[in-house]
Amino acid sequence: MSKPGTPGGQEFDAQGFARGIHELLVLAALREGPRHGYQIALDVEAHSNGVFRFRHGTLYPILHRMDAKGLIHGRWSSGKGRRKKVYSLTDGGRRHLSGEADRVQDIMSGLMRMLRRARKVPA
Amino acid sequence: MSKPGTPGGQEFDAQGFARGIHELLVLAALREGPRHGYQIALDVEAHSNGVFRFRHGTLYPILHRMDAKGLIHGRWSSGKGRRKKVYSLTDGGRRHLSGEADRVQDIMSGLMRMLRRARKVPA
DNA sequence: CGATAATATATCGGTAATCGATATGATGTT
DNA sequence: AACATCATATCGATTACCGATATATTATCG
Repeated sequence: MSKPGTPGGQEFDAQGFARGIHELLVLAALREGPRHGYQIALDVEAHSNGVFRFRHGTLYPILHRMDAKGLIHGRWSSGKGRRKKVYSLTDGGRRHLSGEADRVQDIMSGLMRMLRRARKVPA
Repeated sequence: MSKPGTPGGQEFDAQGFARGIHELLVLAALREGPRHGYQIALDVEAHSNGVFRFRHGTLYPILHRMDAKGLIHGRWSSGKGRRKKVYSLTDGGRRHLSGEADRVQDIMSGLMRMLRRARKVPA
């Protein structure tokens, strides 16, 4: 259904896509400055008008994964107050963000093109 | 992180999202007329410029699932030639398509709003 | 006419990630 | 003092995509 050497470039990988969106949301939130996990969840929920929402059983493993991948870097805040792990964007994360944002944009236009014909036409 | 009774409406369920896209692609393809599975895969790939692509280990289980859910209906073509199972949209499938297309559109705008600030600015 | 490629469907095991539940503890509020 | 909220962490169940594999039929080409 497609040779291995397809040049394509912007393919859709269903498995990686939801994961990709989550990581993108984290990166987009951190782009505005360092934040700790709980705050990231609040920011994402607020900025997306409640469309995107992190369950904490999902959030923290994602942050650990992204830290291990070098996309973000977490440090325990040394100050007083509640213990928080503050994450910042790494250079790799910044690069990843701008590249993936374009990629997702392309994939979305592809999806929209297919759905446009199918959209409910207002009477 | 959010009360159970949140009215929200258009929430993002990461688990169901990739699945939702696959089903949407099938429905969108069938909207143009009845087709058998293999043809659906070719259509989707062509209409999306190769962005979306069904692996056959993915395609057929999805078709079975959607048939069981009553979104599409498959019949073995009685004519000669290769044995094909031809699928058509059910009324439920048609309803699901127009509803979900709107929903996905909303979710996408939410995502785009968050990414817009993060997009690579052309030098 | 014999070999091969493309068409067409089906299923299974491995893998990976979300999700809900559960745990822990500090801080602020009444 | 009691309670809600903030804040992080982990585990088991579930789900479903994906590659590999199997089976058959039809078209193509030498």
